[in-house]
Amino acid sequence: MPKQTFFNLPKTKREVIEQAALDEFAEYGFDNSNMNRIVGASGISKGSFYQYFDDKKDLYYHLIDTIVTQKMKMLEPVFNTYEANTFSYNFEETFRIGLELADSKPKYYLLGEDFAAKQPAFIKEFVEKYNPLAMDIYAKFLERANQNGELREGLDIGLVASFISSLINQTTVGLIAQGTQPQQRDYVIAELIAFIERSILKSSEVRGGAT
Amino acid sequence: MPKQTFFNLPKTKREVIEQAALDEFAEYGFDNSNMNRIVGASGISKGSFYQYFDDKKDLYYHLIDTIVTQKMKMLEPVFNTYEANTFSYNFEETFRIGLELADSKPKYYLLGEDFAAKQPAFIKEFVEKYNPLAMDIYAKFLERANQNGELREGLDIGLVASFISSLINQTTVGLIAQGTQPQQRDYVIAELIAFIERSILKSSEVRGGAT
DNA sequence: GACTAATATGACTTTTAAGTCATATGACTC
DNA sequence: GAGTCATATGACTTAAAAGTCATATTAGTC
Repeated sequence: MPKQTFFNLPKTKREVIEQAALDEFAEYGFDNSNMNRIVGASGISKGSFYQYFDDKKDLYYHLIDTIVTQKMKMLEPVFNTYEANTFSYNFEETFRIGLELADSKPKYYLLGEDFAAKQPAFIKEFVEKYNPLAMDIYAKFLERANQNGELREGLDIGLVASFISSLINQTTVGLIAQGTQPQQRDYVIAELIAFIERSILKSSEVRGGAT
Repeated sequence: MPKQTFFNLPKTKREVIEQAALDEFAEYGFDNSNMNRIVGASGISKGSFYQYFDDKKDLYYHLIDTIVTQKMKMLEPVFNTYEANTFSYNFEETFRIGLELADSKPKYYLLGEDFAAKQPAFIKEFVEKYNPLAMDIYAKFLERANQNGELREGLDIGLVASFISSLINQTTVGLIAQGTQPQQRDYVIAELIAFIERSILKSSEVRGGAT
């Protein structure tokens, strides 16, 4: 956690620092990031930085925390009403919101990638803090859909949730990394949803698409 | 590429060094690996090491190369006969062989993960060297299946191949990381295959499973 | 405008680890 | 066994970058 001095700073100054850090971590990842570049880009001195944060890790965590919190907030409306909606709707909304964020703040996404890759090394606490919500949400969507009779019989919901989660993660990475254009992106999303729906929905529930 | 001196070494000595390096990179990743530990564990001196390899990166690349080459070799039989087989067979074989390798040499897999995560930073050449084979193989399987009339109409083969590739990668990671038992593993594989088949095969081609 | 507390500064210290090199040892030939 | 070449050694050099600290500046209060 940043020190009080950081929060005493004018908002704009805080944002300049956060932006510089985000640029650095998104480009180089934690291991290859450089504090001199960060303070340089922030227009503050090294000494000042260490009055705001304990160390480099503290800054990194602070950014991750900001990002995750923001994403969770954006997803809240979907999470709060999922029981009243179909799987397809919930799924598409969740996916789109994630993409939207990644889109408006591509560096958030890159940092998230770096973070995910580094997890085994020094994290865990974060996973424990946030994962229950994130990873299980598809399982919840599926459970509900199952109760509503949307799904085929005999599906292993937990497994299917993990398959879907993989698909979303990787597809999102692909779309962001390649800077896919909106039109093409909509097509990819539609195809992915169709791919999943054909596999898990009762035939009667599947919308148009490949036969 | 290692220097000639490395290849002049007795095979066992080479293997000790490779094993020490594999242990180190698999545990710490490239960025946090330490040459002193590697030479220590190898029982050679620092100076000797730099007679065998240009630098740390050279060693890392050498290991990656070994792993990829070995995997390609194991997959060759499937690749060479895929045209005569169904998609499901090709897919399952490829998946199983990958798992088998990851299973017999879990550290290969960890190193591969590290490598994959680091790609954007300093690689590319490797991707260009190996990816055409690896990534496109599912597309090839699918093309063939399509010609044979196994697939639903209207599928976007390229996209579907990328979906499948995501599923395999992530599922493999999951199975290895969690040390899933063989029986449970077979179940996961079967469910994944069923998941994919329901989505892409003509109804008449789908084997048993969820309805 | 003197006093105090909070914040800012950047040269400096410290740590870590990659990579070097002068020297030593062994192995092979005549 | 002298001469030569290949290989081995580890103390040392070098570089990079995180984090510190004595000093300076600013802001607020009387």
